[in-house]
Amino acid sequence: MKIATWNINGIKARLDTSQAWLREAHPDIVCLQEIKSIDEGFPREIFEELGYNVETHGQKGFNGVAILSKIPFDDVVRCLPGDDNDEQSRYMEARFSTSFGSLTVACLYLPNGNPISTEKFSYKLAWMDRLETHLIELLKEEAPLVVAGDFNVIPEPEDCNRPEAWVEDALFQPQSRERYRRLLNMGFTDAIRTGHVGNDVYTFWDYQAGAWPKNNGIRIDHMLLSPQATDLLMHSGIDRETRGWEKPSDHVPVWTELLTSQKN
DNA sequence: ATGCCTTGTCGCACAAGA
Repeated sequence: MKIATWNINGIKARLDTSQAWLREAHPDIVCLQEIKSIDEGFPREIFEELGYNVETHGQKGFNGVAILSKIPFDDVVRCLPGDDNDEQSRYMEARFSTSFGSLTVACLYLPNGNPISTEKFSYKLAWMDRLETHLIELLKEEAPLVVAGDFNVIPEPEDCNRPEAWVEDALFQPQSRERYRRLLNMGFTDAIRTGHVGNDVYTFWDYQAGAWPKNNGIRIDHMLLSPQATDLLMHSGIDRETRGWEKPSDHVPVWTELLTSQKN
């Protein structure tokens, strides 16, 4: 079973690109971030025609997440617990029945947090604290769980081309990295890092200043696997070639493949 | 480099992204 995550930076601007990628990559479950659309405006038909069930958690203009799945949804939750006043659409989770039992997939768009001198950064850190609290609960189920999305965290210096350029940035602050590292220490596996070493493993290249041709990238889109999901991990990958397509997102798809039994 | 692109917005410039 192939599970993917992709910050598409606007679903309406990515109709052709997203369909082309789905036809090529044929993932079973896809987490999308920054759909920048309300639920009613999401073009669900084009994905249904490709064989996907569609669940969205949108917002006007900014943010917004969605999950596409060839497997039927058993259940969908559209909020990250811990702050009833948070009105930003950045999190949803879904449950599926698979050949290896129940599977939970969380789709998140973690706050950017810049500039770090503002409340945007404290919101990011508080959001990460809420995420940790919630994931502690989900881990107690001791079942396959995939937490996928745009984390807006550069975990280590090797996860960016020019670390010195990011020292003042919210994505690379010690507080952000510490919170991400805490998730790993809870038992999650960074699916991409298990199969890809070195300092040329990126998922985002800025539209500005020729970041793509210069390969001035960063790795901020991650897939965290619970121990039970890690037991099923076969491959993981980054579809970086999509960054060179027509009308690209500034992020590229990241995916992982989990072992399913023969009967399916 | 408070710049550089790209997207969405009740557009005719601006906010937000990373």
